[in-house]
Amino acid sequence: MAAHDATVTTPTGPGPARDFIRQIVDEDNRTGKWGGRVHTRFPPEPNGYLHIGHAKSICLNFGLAKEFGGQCNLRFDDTNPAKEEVEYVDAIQADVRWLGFDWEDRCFYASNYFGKLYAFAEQLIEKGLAYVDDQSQEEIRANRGTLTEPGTDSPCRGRTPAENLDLFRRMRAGEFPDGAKVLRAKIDMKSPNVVLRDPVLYRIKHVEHHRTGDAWCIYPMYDYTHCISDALEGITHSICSLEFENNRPLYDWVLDNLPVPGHPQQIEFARLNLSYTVLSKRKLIQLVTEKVVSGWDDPRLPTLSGIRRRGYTPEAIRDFCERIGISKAENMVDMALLEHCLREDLNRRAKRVMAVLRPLKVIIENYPEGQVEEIDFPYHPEDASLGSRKVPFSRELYIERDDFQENPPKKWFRLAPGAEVRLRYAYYVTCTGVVRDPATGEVTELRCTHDPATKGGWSSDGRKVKGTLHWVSAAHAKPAEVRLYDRLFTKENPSEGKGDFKDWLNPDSLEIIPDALIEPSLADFPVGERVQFERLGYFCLDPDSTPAKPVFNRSVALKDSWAKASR
RNA sequence: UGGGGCGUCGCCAAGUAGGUAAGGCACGGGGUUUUGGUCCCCGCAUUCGUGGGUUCGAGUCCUACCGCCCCAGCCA
Repeated sequence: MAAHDATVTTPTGPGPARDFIRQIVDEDNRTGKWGGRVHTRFPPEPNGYLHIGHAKSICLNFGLAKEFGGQCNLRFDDTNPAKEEVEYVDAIQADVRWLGFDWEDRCFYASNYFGKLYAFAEQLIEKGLAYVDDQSQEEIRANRGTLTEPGTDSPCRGRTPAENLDLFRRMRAGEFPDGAKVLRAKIDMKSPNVVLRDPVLYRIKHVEHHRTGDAWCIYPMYDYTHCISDALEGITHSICSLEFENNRPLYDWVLDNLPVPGHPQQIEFARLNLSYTVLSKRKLIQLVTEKVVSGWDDPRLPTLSGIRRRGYTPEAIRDFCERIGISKAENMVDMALLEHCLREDLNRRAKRVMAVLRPLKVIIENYPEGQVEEIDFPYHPEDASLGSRKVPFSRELYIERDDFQENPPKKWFRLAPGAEVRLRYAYYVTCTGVVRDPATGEVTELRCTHDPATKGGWSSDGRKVKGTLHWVSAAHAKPAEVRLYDRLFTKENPSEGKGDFKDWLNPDSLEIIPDALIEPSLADFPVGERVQFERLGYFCLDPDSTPAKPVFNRSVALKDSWAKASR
């Protein structure tokens, strides 16, 4: 090992990983390329809601700026009015804020640059680097050539700057219908890179823009707009996804040929793929408009609004984005990692409460009728600062139906005929009998006895009990609706292979339990509060909740080693 | 058959003047535990897409293959 490694942190050392982008920034700072400046931007098109894949980009761009003492802009790439809506810009802003990032006073819109963009286009024309083409869309496509054959020049390619200027001004003035003409960059119709075969810069669209109204009837294309917007904002590192690698030469061409105030470096990284879901705007939009899900914030969706409603925390998502890393390799991240990040965060902060999803009645035969004990329950076993509350205990209780088995398998810790278990923080109880439905033979009720000497859940004689069950008092429990979510798709990558991705939708992705029972203290929790139903999972009080009918979304189940062992 | 990228453990991902494969998730085993949760130990790539070559030594250099992704929107 070289001696100069002394100050370098170890691979396991603190701080964010040195992914290749951070290394580029390090190098730029070392060489003084930007004078120490680091300025990034998150540039969504407002044509849909943000999802967990965007979170990766947001964390990267805003995180990078923060780490290097720089800034990150929010910029709406709103150059295609046909697809964009204000509803989306509002939702995007709310989601970025919720994730925990702040663009301060730097929320920009590409549409704010329409005037400058237009002036730059005239300059390109004057320099003989752009021309107006009369060809139809089909002709342009045909003349572009193929991946292996060069394209052929447009008959309009030889027009003089004066002609082009006149035509372009008339395009802008609204003299031509949609599709009649376009402005094209004059680069190289024979380029092996298809992107450089005289790309379209402006198209005519007599469409109202959500911000500029009907001020324009020509709109600039992404390739022309994005690089200039970056330059105008003083961006240093323009980070985008892999599919734009082919566009980078065009990004550079535009900036090289215009008197812009700088030349940002475009850097591409691999976008996120998550198993058992889809992260393509096109597909998400389809699920929403075809009502496969209830809306953009359906808790099964990987949208930020969806997982927020599901009970995911911004902290967990940011942690996830750090853990997956940044690279240029195509990837498919295991959903289990996202769930792990959530559990880790929630385990630390969620109050533990009791709820019974599928009730089975238990009568404590030797417990006095009419007696009620208020048992003090801590809200967290390892963090007393979360406080405690009183939970009523009485002769008639409900336990989880799954916690009783009449003919238990080996290593069964829970209740069974003759078995003794602990009711959490209450008493040891022993099952002494079962009551059945005479018609179906189904067990409808359990008879138990409790050991009064085990109050609080401890036995003084040192006898141990294998299982600890959660419970609610029948007379005091309140009703609640519980929604259990599972993966949206049954296939790891529903987008792969032939066939429609919707063929892989999981029919059991949502299970509603309309009549679960919750301990009384839970009725006072605020919407959005995240709790752990002991032994069942983490839950979040849904916005649909009313005091009369609380609705809980299960954020994620607890790890279940019994389920694993019994497999 | 053109051009641009990428290939390190089941899934992510470190590795960068060539020096003898980090870490996380998942998984398996053990301990603690009033959640079969948490927590704590321990295990988990003789090998870096493949074949050659250079070298005392190669994931890192050379070379030839193979595989996967992206590009022919007046979408972004």
